[in-house]
Amino acid sequence: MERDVSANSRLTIAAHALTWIGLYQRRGYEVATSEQIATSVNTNPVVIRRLLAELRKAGLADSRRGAGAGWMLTRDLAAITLLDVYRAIEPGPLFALHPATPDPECVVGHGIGPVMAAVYDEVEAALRGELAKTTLEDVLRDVLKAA
Amino acid sequence: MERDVSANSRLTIAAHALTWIGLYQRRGYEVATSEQIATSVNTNPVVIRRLLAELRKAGLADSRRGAGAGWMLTRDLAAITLLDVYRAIEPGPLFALHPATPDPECVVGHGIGPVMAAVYDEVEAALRGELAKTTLEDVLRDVLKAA
DNA sequence: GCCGTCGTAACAACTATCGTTACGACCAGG
DNA sequence: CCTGGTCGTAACGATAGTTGTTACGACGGC
Repeated sequence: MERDVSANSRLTIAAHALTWIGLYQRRGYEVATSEQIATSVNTNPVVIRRLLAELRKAGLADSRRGAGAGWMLTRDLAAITLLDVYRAIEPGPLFALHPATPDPECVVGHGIGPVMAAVYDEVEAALRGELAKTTLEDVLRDVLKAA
Repeated sequence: MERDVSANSRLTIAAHALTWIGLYQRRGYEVATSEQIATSVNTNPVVIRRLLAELRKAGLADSRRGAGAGWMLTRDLAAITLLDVYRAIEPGPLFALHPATPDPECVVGHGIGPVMAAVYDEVEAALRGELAKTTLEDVLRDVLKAA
């Protein structure tokens, strides 16, 4: 499967960006620029802007334009869980069913779809439950503890 | 994110193939051909052979060559969990860390990697725990119940 | 008006998945 | 021994997601 070398660092980067903004604001600054965040993440500012645009749609962040522009959080780090971030970047299903509908004449082909879908639903629920346990405040605390 | 439209149906297809073989053997046949399985799954036999080759490496299935060739299970459906299948197809990590190492001068950039990795470890453990709850016998039972 | 920043489109590079064709390797049965 | 069916596997193409990059218009304090 090799789920990816070219893979899913979106949740990591989104959490990194929000945590960075949170710490920056806690130090008294009003807004953080995509350039500053990109420097910490070590990527291109456009990547940050794209990702933060999705987080803004989900209500986790907001941006200001014009001079003195930049990004800010809409609520405290303690009020944002990794599940919120996960939902904001709208990942597709973890597992997919068949690309082509299996043979309906076959007992297995006919019935296995819903059975696997039910399992996948529970797996996703477990995954979301785990992500909900951690807030960005927890992340920041652990990050500062490690330093 | 759209984890995939072109995505991960490998677990679905692997479970389908093994369940099909299991049912076929239960009906008295010794081996199933990749062509038969492919018909039920509605795909190309090569796709099935490729996937079953990985399951064979993991010890879940075996093949016989020559005339009267085909595939068989190495143990009962009840002794194979979806976690076994998941491990057999060797999915890469669910979430990746940063593609490029973040700025080590930055507190967040320096410390967030291990923190996220710890979270991801727990998430994967939860996912595996859920997959371990279901055996292919369970899958077959539910499939037959639905019919 | 200027200038810095966002907003977004467009493109390339890379990778994984899925389907397909092709062909050699293998082996039971005649 | 040879034949026919099946596996084993390489090779391609199509499709699509992610990441990085350039480019340029839109916005709005100053």
